[in-house]
Amino acid sequence: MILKNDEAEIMRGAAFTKKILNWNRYENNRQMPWKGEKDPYKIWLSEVILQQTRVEQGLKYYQNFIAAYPNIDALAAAPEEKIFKLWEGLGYYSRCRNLIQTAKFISKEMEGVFPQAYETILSLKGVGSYTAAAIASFAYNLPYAVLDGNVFRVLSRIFAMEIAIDSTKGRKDFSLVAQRLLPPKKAGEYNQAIMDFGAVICKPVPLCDDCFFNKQCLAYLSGKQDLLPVKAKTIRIKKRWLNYFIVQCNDEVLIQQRTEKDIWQNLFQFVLIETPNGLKPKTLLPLLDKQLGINSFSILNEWSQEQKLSHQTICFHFLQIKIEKRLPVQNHTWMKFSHLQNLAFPTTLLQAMQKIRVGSLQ
DNA sequence: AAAGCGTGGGG
DNA sequence: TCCCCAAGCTT
Repeated sequence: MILKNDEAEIMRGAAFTKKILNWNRYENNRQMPWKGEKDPYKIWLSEVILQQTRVEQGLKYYQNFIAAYPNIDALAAAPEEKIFKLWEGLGYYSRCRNLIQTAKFISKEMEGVFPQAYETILSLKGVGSYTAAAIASFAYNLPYAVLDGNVFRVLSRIFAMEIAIDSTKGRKDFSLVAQRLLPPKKAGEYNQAIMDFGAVICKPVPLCDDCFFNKQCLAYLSGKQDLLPVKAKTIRIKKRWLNYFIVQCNDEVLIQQRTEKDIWQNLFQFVLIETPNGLKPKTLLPLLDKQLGINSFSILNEWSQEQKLSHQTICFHFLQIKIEKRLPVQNHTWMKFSHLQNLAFPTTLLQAMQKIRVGSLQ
């Protein structure tokens, strides 16, 4: 094992590093707008957007953000509502909250100058070990190895590392190996290369026939490439039942902002009654009266749909209702439909809006 | 330290 | 359809 400083493993590591740099220089065709970028602000932004997110999905968001906020002071000065609107649909909204917090911190406390030391970068909200290493190596060529899903996959195969990547020991081992392989003077170049290699060749379903390292890859040599990397945990998918009442009166609708530490924190929504299981509409309507005092209305539209998330399946029930009197409702605000486009909503609620708009035109 | 956090694409 | 996964981080 490379962890024991075994001679063969050290040689294998050195050969890999050399070959991957060569592959990157002459054969890697992967292009992304932030590649070769030296502005730490843009690198930071791209890295945060790409956390647990596919390049194809994040690309448009990156372009929109750069166009709207070309530097960190611009981002820090922007109304939070607008920033969330730009983030809408990208998911993991804590990233957006942390983005805002960090932008303001750097703009106000550090005179708009992005920190240049790894430890300081790491201390920023929303920046963990991966993102700190990426920024440090790409912007300043500091010798910190990135460890992301690509690198876990590549290293687990090259060295047939069977320890679970989602265990504490596993992360530690992989981190050590990754750092050992990094050529200190070519940190940025190498980090980019190994991630591209993982994205282009050593993919979840790997293209071993096309791989420059298949004669030395321990997983391939033993036919275990499809079994690596190993994960220990299996996630349990829970169910939730969200009953949304789209309560409208003339050209206005009742909305509220989600403030709890829960999914979609900071985003907006319609009147919500969450139930511990799926309820029939007949049992739902009394709740609407009891909890919010809404009891006189006509039903315009009603439907159900599901949204599958990583950790839960959400069963939505929508009820679009119209009331004649614009009564105040606790913790909710009446808002014109035309203003909703300025607020960030969860994707499924956007779909619901689209649906009732189409419906109203018929 | 395990659990929670979104969305979309691919096998 | 279902499960995995995607440039992870926070509490």
